Order: sequence, then structure tokens, then C-alpha cells
Amino acid sequence: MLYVRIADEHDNEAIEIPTEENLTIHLSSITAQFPGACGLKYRNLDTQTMRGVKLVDGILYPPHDGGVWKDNLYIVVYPKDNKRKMEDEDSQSIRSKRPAQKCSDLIVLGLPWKVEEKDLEAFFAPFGDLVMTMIKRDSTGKSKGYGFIRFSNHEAQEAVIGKRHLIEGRWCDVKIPHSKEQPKASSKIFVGRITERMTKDELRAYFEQFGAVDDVYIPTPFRAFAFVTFHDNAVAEKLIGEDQVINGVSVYINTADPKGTKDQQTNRQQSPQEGMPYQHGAGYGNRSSGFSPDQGRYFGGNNYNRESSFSGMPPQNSGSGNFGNNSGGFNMMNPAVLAAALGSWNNMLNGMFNGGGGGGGGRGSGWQNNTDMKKDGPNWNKPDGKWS
DNA sequence: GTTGAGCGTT
Repeated sequence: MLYVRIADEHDNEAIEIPTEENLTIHLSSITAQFPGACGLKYRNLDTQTMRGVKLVDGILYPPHDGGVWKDNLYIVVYPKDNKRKMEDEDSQSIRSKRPAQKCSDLIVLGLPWKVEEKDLEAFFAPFGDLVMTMIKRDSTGKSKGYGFIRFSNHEAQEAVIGKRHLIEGRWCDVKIPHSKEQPKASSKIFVGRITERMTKDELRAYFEQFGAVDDVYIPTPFRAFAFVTFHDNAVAEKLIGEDQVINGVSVYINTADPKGTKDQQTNRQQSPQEGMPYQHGAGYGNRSSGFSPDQGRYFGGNNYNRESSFSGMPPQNSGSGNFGNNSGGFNMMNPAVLAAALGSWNNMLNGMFNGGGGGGGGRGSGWQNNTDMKKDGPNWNKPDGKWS
């Protein structure tokens, strides 16, 4: 047995690695010292070029006549992707040609049965270059209600992903297949603490500094909040969680979707009694559905003001008169709880009015034309594209 | 003729 001097390309100190009895070297002996290595090379002193060392089935064979290792310095070879040289080339030439991030197929869930490939294409083409649309069908050719799309540019993918899209009358989720991420409600943000003299145009002008604004909605009568819908939900996301100052007034920004924050997501399965029901708001699940237009009268309509609305609330656990069926523990009459609730005032309003009972959406039928309102969640985002 | 959470005949 003898030792062979081996180093990597980066002028680090050489390491002597033992050969096997038959003077071969197991690749594993190399990778033990040089993780990721895939071979050896050495400089042929006659030609001054590098030579590879024969490698078969993980065994490196002595390269010189007579089956010996000479006293060369052997250099570790790494897979191309690990080589710095290649990485540099990547960043300079390849990356400039290729999109920064690759596109992947996107699954579109919840499609109406009648939607076909051409419809998908027509719907998503405005976002960017589509390279594929596909509807999944059963053996009889009927749609299974979902399909796949793929863009060629990553920007388009980002623009549609994690959003809901109203396709032929149904809200459809677009996600990376198998991703756990729940689609964000929309690119809509909740703007709390606005003053009565702020106008739609003013808000639009302010928020357009962050990105294109599709819509601004201010409820009437005045309820101290607004919704701003951006064209790009990434813009909306960036704004979440940070107050803004508009004309000297500090306004509160939150997602228009109570499901939107991580905190709320992790608590979703919790019962309100265990968690913090008013934090979760009435905005999703059965709470949202439970907030019927009838219940909305406590907040909506001309009688609206905070004090009377709260005092007008039915006592807790009064069944159908409460905030939906999950808010039993929320005692609105308790000053301490009320104070806590006021701290989450915007969240609460958010949940209640964002497409919920207070809004009174234009479509008489419920969520996605379903008559079955037991379907949770989406009620907060029923078709409401025309907020004004 | 119905349906509505899911994950693609490779």
C-alpha cells in the first residue's frame, strides 16, 4: 500500500490518501476527504494538459504504465455543477439567457365542468406566454374539474400563482402541484383607520406608488376601512403588516383575507375557545358563512356606529344570532374582551365585511353558484370584483 | 342527466 497526494483545485493543502492492496483507490476514499468529488485528474507533464484517471464502478485505477501512481499531485474532480468555474459561467452567460427561476406546471383547481383547454388558454394568456394547458378528464371525456397550465416566463407564473381566479363563474385556485400553500385570497389588502375625508382617488394615488392598483373600495356609509386591490398580489403581500401614513394619518394594513397571516394559518384548526376567536375573526370557515346578511344588520345599514353596534349584539351563545357558529366564547359585553376586540377591530371588520354579509355582493347565489353554503372558507372571497 | 375535494394513464 502506498499513499497518493491529492488536492482540490483551490490550492488547499494536499492530503495523502491510501490505495487499496491492488493499488487502486476507491472513490469513497476520495469523497471522505473531498465531499462531492466524482473523480481524479492530474497534469501530464509531457503535454502539460490535464488527464483524467480511469474510474470504473467507483474504483480509480493507477494511470501510469505498469499500474502505478507516480508522485504527481492528483486533483479532485467535482461534478460540473459544483465547480466554481461553471458557477461563474452560469451567472454571466447562462443566467442572462435563462429566466432567473424556472417555471413549473401549475394546477388549476375548481374549474367548472364545462371549461376546456381553449378556455383555460383564453383565461391565462393575458398573464403571459402559455406553453401548455390541459384539462384532466375521466374515461368518458368529462372534465374532472382541474387542469394544468404552464407559462414560459416566471413573471407570469408568479402573477397567477397563489391567487384565485374567477373562471367561468367559479373561483379557481392556482398552485404549484402538491404544494401545501393555501392560495392567498387575492391581491386585496385591508386598510384600516382611514378617515372619512380620504377619497378613493386619494387612496389609489397613495398606493399606486407600490404597484398598479386595480380597485379601491370604500364602504358607504363610512366604516373607517377600505380595500385596495393591487394588480400583483406580491405588491399586496409586501405591504401586509406595516402601517402606512397617508396625509399624516396612520392607517393599518392587513390582508383582506383573515387566512392570510401565518399566525392565523397555524391556528386554523384550533377551536375558537382554545385560541383567540376575535383574532381569527369571522372571516373564514363556518364563521364567515354563519355571518348571514341578517346578522349583518348589527353592523351594516344606516344604524352603524361602533357603540350601538356592539351593544346591539346578541348575548353570547345565543345560537344563530351570534357571530356564526364558532364564536361562542366571544363575549362582546365584557369590557376587557371588548378592549381586546377593539385591538383587533380591523381584523374583525375585515372578516365580517370582506365579501361577507355586510358587503351584500351582487350575485344572489352564494359562493360559486353553489346552493350548499356549508362549503367553508371561500365565502369571504365570493365574486366581488366590482367593489364599487 | 348527477358532483366540487383533490394532484397529472408518462
